[in-house]
Amino acid sequence: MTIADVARQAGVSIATVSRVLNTSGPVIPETQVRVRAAISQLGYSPQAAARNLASQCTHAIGLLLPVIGGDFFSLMLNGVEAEVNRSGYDLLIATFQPDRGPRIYSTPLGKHNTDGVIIFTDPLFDTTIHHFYEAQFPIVLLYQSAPEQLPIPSVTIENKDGSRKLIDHLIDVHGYRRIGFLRGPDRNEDSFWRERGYRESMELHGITINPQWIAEGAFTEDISYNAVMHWVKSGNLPEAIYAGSDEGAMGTYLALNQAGKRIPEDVAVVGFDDMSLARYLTPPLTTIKAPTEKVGRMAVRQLIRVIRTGSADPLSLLPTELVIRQSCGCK
Amino acid sequence: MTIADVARQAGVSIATVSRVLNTSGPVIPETQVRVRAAISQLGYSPQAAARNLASQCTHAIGLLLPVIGGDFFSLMLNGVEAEVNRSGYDLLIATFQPDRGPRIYSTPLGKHNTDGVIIFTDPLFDTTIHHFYEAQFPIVLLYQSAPEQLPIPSVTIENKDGSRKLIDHLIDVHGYRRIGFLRGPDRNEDSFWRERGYRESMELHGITINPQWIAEGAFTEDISYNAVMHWVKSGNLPEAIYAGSDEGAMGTYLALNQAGKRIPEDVAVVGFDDMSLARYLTPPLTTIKAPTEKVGRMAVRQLIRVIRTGSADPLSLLPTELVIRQSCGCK
DNA sequence: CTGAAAGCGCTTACAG
DNA sequence: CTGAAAGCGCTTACAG
Repeated sequence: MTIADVARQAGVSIATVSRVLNTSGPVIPETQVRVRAAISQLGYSPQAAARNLASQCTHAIGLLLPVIGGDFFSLMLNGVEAEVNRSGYDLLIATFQPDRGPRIYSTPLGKHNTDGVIIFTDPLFDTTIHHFYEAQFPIVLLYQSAPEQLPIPSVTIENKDGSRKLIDHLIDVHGYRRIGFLRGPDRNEDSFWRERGYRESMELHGITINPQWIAEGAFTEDISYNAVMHWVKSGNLPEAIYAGSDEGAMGTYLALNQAGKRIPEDVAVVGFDDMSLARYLTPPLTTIKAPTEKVGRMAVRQLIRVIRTGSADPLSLLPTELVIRQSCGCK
Repeated sequence: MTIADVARQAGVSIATVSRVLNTSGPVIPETQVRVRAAISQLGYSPQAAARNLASQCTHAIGLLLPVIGGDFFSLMLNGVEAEVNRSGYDLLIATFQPDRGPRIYSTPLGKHNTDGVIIFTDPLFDTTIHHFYEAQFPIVLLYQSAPEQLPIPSVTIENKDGSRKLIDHLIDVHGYRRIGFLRGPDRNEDSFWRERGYRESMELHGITINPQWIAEGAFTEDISYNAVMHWVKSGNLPEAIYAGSDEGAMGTYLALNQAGKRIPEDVAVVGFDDMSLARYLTPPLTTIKAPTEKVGRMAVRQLIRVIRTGSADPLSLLPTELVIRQSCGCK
């Protein structure tokens, strides 16, 4: 079942079939109708491999991921998939496996099977990014900026602005001043900007930040738990804790509960992400809603622009939103 | 940069390069070394489209999904990706869009771009399954059995056995007898077998099930909430509620909290899935841990068997595990 | 508006 | 063990 069968059935050449398939050339309506009829009669569907080989592009977009889970991930994938599909591309997915030995394909995703890839991995993997960039292979970065100022489009969220809203709320509405912050992993850009937002808000309110108020939470439950426990034991628990992420907030809840501290009466807690879990915590978590699905969609749009035109917006910064629940002291 | 460049560099024919690339024919070690050297010097990576066209297979596996989120989804995808990658295939992902108009490709995933697909959608989409089956296109079903006894491999979990463990525990350890069950969506096979397990356990313990104890929860928070609220208002709240799923348990918690009922003192609650959220609920949820990632891996293994040999295990039933926390009354 | 033909970059019998 | 050549199923100038 090939294009030749369709051509025969319709009584035209394969070139004409190809033209109606791709609307890539003039075909009089009458002929078009015959061709379409033949296609649906035969249930014909063009072979991707042959199209790709002949047209010299794969009609596919890659998504390079770390092994992760949760809503965050699903939302982003949903966004990517929807947009890729809408654009008529295929979506290829691979996780980054830095420890695999030498293979025929340097990466599971590359020029050989995709027209471009969206990269969402730790900044440690700069070599991959370089490799792609040097090969002039279209890429878009997620939640991180390009290494060494390379002109690679990047899509992320307004971390700093989100932090500002959070801390402004804690100070303006609730009057807290001793506010702790749990940092994310080293070199993580989300963490960098969230800390910036925290510092800016504090400074603008004339609060001098005590270095003791900043601790390492790594955006994980375990490490955040330890950090808060350390505050508890050393006796300088802040009035409010900005846990850096919702995961961090979970660890914070655990530690405070264990220390017999009530949230928000003894210590207020706020997070970042708005995982679906946030509203089920006791008390429900005040946090920042990140537009994760939109990030996915935007990344695809930017990548397709790069594929088609050679460039796109250097930085897409998607807005975040304050979600007030009860852990900050409201209600 | 093609196989011809490599051949020139190594001073051999392209056939020989192809042979070392695919280990598809005898090549003396000496020649192999020269070819490998040429490949890595040039940084050559074969073009998928050309390979696929020439070899008449795509080296890709498809995963057809509904638009969903959460850990469940991520875990399964992680499993699928790991196994696909390990097997040297590419992974193509698409979500099912039943309402799209007529297009050139009847499905985003099919013979044209994959060697086979894993289908994870509502049973409503039997037509797609039929379509693939009739085209002799390799498929494996996830969490559902084949329509009309078609010999299509299916991978799912031990729902019935999981339910049995849960209800046995409620009865044997805690002595509950009036146990409610929140059904999942109609035609959902997980729900079907979970209900079977519930009924079996009850019967084996000599408990006659009051029809009032069974309500529709749809595995969702909202509907489960309503169902439990209805029990509360009508005054026949069971002693324990098996919410059918963890999502259902969340709705159940909400309803009970709102009705001023304590968990587990007034009403015990158990779920199914062991979402990451389960341990953070107050009280932590007793539930069944489903081997979601393994389901993903197994599906890939079965699909590859079908692709290679034409058949695989008709049914893979992966074991589930009881996770005891406090919502059942333990501790 | 339509067709004949070259070419995309591989794989794979077939010879030797 | 190796090579020359046909062929995979499309797209795309080029003619007409």
